[in-house]
Amino acid sequence: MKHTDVETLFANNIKATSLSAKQRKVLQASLTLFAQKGYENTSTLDIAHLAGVSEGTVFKHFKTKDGLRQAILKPFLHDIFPKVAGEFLVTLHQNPFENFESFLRYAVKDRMVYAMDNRQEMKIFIQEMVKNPSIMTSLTKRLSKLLQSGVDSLFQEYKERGELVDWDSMRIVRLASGVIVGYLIPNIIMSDTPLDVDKTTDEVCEFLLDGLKPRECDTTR
Amino acid sequence: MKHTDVETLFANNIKATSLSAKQRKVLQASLTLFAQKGYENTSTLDIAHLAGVSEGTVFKHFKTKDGLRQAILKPFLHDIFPKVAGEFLVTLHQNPFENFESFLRYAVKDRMVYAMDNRQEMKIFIQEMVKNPSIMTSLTKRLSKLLQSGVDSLFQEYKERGELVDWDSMRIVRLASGVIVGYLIPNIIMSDTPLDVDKTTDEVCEFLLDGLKPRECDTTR
Amino acid sequence: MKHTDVETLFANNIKATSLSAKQRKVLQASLTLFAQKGYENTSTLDIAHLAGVSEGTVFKHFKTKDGLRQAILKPFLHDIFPKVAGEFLVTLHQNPFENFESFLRYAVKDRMVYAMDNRQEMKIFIQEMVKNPSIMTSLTKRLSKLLQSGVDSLFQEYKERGELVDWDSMRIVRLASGVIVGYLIPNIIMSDTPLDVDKTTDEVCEFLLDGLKPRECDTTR
Amino acid sequence: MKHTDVETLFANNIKATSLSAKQRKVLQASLTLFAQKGYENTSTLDIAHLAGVSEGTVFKHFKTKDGLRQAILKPFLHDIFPKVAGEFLVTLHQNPFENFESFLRYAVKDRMVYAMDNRQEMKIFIQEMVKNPSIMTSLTKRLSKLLQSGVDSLFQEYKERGELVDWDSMRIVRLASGVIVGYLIPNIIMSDTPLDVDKTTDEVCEFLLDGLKPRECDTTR
DNA sequence: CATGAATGAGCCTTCATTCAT
DNA sequence: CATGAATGAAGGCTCATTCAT
Repeated sequence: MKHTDVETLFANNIKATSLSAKQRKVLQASLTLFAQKGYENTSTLDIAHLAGVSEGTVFKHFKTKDGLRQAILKPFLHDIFPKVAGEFLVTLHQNPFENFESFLRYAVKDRMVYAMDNRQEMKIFIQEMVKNPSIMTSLTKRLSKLLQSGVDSLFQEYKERGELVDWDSMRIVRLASGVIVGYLIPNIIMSDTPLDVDKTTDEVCEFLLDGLKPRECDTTR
Repeated sequence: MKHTDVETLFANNIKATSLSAKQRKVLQASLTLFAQKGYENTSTLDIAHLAGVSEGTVFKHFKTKDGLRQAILKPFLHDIFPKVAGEFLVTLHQNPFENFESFLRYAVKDRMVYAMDNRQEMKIFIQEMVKNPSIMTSLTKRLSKLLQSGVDSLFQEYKERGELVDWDSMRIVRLASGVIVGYLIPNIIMSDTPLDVDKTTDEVCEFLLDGLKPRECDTTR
Repeated sequence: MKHTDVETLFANNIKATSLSAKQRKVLQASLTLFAQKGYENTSTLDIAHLAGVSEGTVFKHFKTKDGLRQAILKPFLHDIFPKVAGEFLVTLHQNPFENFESFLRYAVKDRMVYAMDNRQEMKIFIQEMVKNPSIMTSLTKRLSKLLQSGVDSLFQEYKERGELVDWDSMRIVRLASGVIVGYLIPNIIMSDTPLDVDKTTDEVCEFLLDGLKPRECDTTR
Repeated sequence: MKHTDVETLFANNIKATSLSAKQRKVLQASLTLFAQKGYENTSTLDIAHLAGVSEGTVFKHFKTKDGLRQAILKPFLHDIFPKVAGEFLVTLHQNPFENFESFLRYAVKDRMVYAMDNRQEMKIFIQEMVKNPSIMTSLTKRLSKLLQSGVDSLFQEYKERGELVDWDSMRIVRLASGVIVGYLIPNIIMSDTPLDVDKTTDEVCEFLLDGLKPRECDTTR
């Protein structure tokens, strides 16, 4: 039931493109430094030093510094995020949740843990999105397409059972994501401070559950 | 009832430090370019060109390029944000809202408009926060302190009237902010796409109102 | 009667574009080094050292290393060569030569002296032409157009007087140039060995005079 | 009567030094690229790619990139040019020319064809000579020595028959070469434009024949 | 006080060359 | 023997910063 995390997928992706050990170290070093100091404040010499290789080696495979950035970002956008999203949907479909609450708790915690497990990569992604918003557009489109159908069928049941408000599914996803993101971003960015996942999950869910409750009860109010 | 926007405050701040016309143009150019291309991708020559001054002039007053960044960031942190927050609180206190809903609608819309009005500045701030999280810590602390008391007294009334859940005020602020931020960040970053403020306000509020409704009614459900 | 030499024109051209003293030294250093070691074997640091400036200075005005090459080549192609050609024609027109022989002697010697006076520049030009033949095409076209009319009227007299073969003027120019070039190139390239201008002029002219004699006399032979 | 061309000699020379098939491809690739882009603008990787071998292989036999250049230039200087010159002389000696004119026509055309047939190699040679004039000195000395005796005996007959001016044989060679070179260099360098060998031969010879006619007839003028 | 030429450290990148596999 | 990953020196170029005018 545990989902594959980014690092594993990353490693797979790396193996797939048959990268040498040193090149993998280069990529890892880039990941670390880009997350730590940002892309522009990381010199290729820095990367070489941290990877324990010569500067030439950095360019042997990745051609340019930007190639290095792409090598980090592209698999995220093209492989990892979609794969994780799909996996996530499958997991949700397969798990027999008693009600929307337990479903939500699981989903929220799962995504939170996932995000916190991959802070470094997330941070680079956020940095790049801030600089180059087209990445966000692209990601949003991809994920929307991917989630649309899966989420619809997933929510249908809860909506019918009267546990989930009958809004457009993507609107629900967006709102929920908003709350989670609002909670997480500070923690992702400030890579040092830890996060009490359980407590946060509680807080977020308590809030979301009511916000997403069906409006039938409105009449009683 | 209209709040002072960042630009005006910025201008005031500039006048306060008695900046010459050229220096003001330098600052303005920096603002534009930092927002557009990011701090590291903006050269001092770029700034000089856009400001219509010589390279030397850029350094005459601000000493270093970082000084320029500070000159943009510092007033935000130390003057503008607090001032705006205070002003916002005052406005909220002074306005006689019939109920929590109309209060929320006003607050949400106001902050949304404010954020969208100052996209450029916001974008720089976000960029800098992503790179240097200490800014966020600092800002969070400042705003917390500032809002704590004001928000408490503001929320007290609605809580007593049974219109607002009896959670810690800052938790409420955080959740509400999360939702707003989740909605806005994409729009801030993608400086071109416009935002339908009224529609977004409706969506956000509909959701927030239920999420923040007192839990007493739970028993009846 | 002395024609303006390349260096002077070069200096004028430099003044025209208002180059600082240091930039002029940079250009001079480039000229020397490009001629000495070739463009690709000259580093911008070499140039900076020889010019006694910092490396940054080399790029301040000329933007790129290629800009430096262009700054040397362009005036040749666009200003200096045409100007010199025109000047040369004028000189030839103004001088009252008794016969074709004295005319030829003067012209040959003049061009020889001119070429040897500007060995360095010539060498760079030759190097560049060998690498980038389009320069030659361009130069040929320019000079052809320029010389065509002038040379025609100049040769007309000698042709009528039966001192010069009645070939197409440009063919004559080409043949004469060929002989001169054949003699000179080795001397231009081997920048050390001196050239006995008078002796060479004698040799070249003796040969040319007969080669360019009218063919009427053929019958008598 | 057809002389061996450079490529054949080159191939022989290569076989002589017992080069493997791959090494031969390396040499051939170098030849092509050096001619096309010049020595300094050709990387060893370029060569490896064009030759279809690995980078290591390029260095296996030729040790350094300069070794590759030498491997191309040296045989020219030491073997090919002399051999070709000798062959040429022999050919001239063996052929029974009716008069100087038919001799000259043959010689001029032969050398022209030869040069155009080996444009690529010629181009490299010219490039290298321009950069490193010592090659020219060396070549000139070698050829002078080689041609001196052979040419003398060859010209003797025509001089005695009153068909060739009684100048120093090498002076004649030099002048004739000058004219040919003046005509050919543009065509060698601009590797695309074709050359009308017959027409050019006519033009060149018509001119040379008179230029090199004995001066006895001068008295009649 | 503004200017912009000059600086030089540092950056990204290329490339000839080596060597373990 | 061939391979190609690795090397590191060197190159072209940028840029924040200084300072004489």
